[in-house]
Amino acid sequence: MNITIADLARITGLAKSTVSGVLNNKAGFSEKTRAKVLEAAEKHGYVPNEIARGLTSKFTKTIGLVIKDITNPFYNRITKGVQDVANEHGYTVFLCSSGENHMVEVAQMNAMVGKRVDGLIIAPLLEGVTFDHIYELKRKEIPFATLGEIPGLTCDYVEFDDYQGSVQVTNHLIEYGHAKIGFVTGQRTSRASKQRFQGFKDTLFERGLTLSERHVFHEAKHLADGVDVGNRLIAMEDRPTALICFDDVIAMGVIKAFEAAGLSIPGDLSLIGFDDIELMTFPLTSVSIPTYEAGKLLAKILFERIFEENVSEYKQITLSEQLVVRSSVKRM
Amino acid sequence: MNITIADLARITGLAKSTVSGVLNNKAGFSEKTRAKVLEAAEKHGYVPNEIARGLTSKFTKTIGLVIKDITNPFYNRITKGVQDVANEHGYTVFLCSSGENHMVEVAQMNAMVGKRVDGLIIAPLLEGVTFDHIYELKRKEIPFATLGEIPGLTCDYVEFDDYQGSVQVTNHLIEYGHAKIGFVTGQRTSRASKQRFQGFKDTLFERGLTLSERHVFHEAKHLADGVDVGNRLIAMEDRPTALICFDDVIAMGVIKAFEAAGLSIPGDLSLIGFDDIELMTFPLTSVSIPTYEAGKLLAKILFERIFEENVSEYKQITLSEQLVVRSSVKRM
DNA sequence: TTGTATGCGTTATCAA
DNA sequence: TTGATAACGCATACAA
Repeated sequence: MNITIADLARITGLAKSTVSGVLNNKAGFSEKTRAKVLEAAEKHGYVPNEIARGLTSKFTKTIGLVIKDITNPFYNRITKGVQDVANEHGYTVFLCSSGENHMVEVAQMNAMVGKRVDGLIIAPLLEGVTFDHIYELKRKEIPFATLGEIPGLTCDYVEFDDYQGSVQVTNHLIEYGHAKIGFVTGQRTSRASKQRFQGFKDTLFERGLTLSERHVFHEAKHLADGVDVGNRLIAMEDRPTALICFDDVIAMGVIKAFEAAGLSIPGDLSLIGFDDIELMTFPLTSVSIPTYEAGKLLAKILFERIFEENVSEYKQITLSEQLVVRSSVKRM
Repeated sequence: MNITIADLARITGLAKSTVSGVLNNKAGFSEKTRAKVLEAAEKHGYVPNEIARGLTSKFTKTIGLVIKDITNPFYNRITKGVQDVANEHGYTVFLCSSGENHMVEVAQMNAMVGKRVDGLIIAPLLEGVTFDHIYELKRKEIPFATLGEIPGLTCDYVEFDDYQGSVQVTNHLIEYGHAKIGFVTGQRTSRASKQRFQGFKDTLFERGLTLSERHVFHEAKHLADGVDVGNRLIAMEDRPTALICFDDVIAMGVIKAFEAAGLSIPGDLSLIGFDDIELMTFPLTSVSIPTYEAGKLLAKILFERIFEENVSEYKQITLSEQLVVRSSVKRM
């Protein structure tokens, strides 16, 4: 297996503490000793056991990141932001994907706590679930930051203004002359979905428009659900003139269905998504969300809390979303 | 901070070993003691310190995964495959993205070794680099599996038949009547890119076709590079009739450039990519690569080696790639 | 059925 | 300048 400090001590004929001291660049060792230790370490490929080190030093140089779905570009970008900041600090990231399952989220969070990560970043399910596992985190004084506000808890978090993003989108459609607008919601446990839907309904109401329940499609999870929605729309007699999708991935599914059926967007349906993902050739009007920045921000806030002993104010940051107009919406 | 077994022993008035025994479900404790321990553990939110446990038990229940780029769907799928299998075994995954930088790859691999992961899965740079860090892994008898064969090393690996995939693609274009075919290579350190390019050139030669150096574009990394290639093609007088891109992301860039210029694919250029990514609305002919299966396979092979004491044969698996014909190639 | 002692690999404290 | 020893939190072997 791996060579240890004790092995090195035996090899060099020095004491463990001496070897340790040299390896950690402490002052007060002769050049001769220093060289002897370094040479032996190099020769035998010594790699310090971080896990034993973590036992004493109180820092494991590891943070945990719990997201919902690693294959979604949204969480991809957040992950990259977190990773980049973590690497700057010489930290490694435990990545877990909950698959939008509360039980899994709790289990994975506990696994990270068991591994004594120095801190945690969590993108938790936010609707229709309990938050005991997160309250517990605060009780244990484990540094953490969340994507989205946790009800009943004062903690560091970063959130997106999904309500406002949705209001922009809806107004945009109305200004383009749309009156019959449909909506595809995301997971029931997603607050983003809830707020986008609410912003949509509120704006319709303010503008004096009505929403037909038949034009609302619920709980789309994957691209395939988007395809399904698209096909149902194609078969529908009283089709809406425009559709807002919970995210770009769902919108992609709708696009695929329409293209397969030989229909056109925006000719036969105007379409808007959320996330403004880069991997999109279709000129989809969408809402840009600063996911990468959010990831970096979450990590920065977390590291501040890990390193600063003084319990400063909790950071609670709302990032705005920005409508990006392309050509998937027709003027009526 | 976190509560320990010693704390629990003090609270219950029992010995550490008793508490430990009950917590680990060992037989031979009275119901009364058992209940007392469990209750106290529950009440104080005891989570075993896996890192201390790992010091004795020789298993950290952690594996490391080093990939090249987390935002690329290719590595996304591999990561998901690895994660799924790891979770089945109750393992957590350290995820590192090397950003296609050899120094970073070495550093991150060493960090994982330092954290004493039970095993490693690596998607290393395979061309124009040294493999000392991987040889070292074998010398230390740390279980690992790689994506792609490591020169000069007998180890577990899974690879894709990129050469054959490229031959399929090239033949497809030739059968559709294309004679002037361009190619966009990926990173210089990518063996997949090298083999795809080689398969392409060999097939051209066999079919008696020639390759113009002006139609080869080198080292495309991101979507933006694809856009760049697209724009250069648009400005080119003697444009190839077809273009093979290292991967779908690059192809997306080319598509974006052509659409922005009001040109059509396949009208003005036939296009083929690799990876067959799901998040694609454009009907791009591409090569399907079983990335998710490869991730699962790599993890399965790794766990076999972690758990089996007997040094069995090394597994060396080549997965084939499959051309998926859509409508981005014009019949000439 | 429960308690004591020891070791895992490292760092820190103190003594030599 | 170097060495011996304790401590971190847990598991295990052994003793009571």
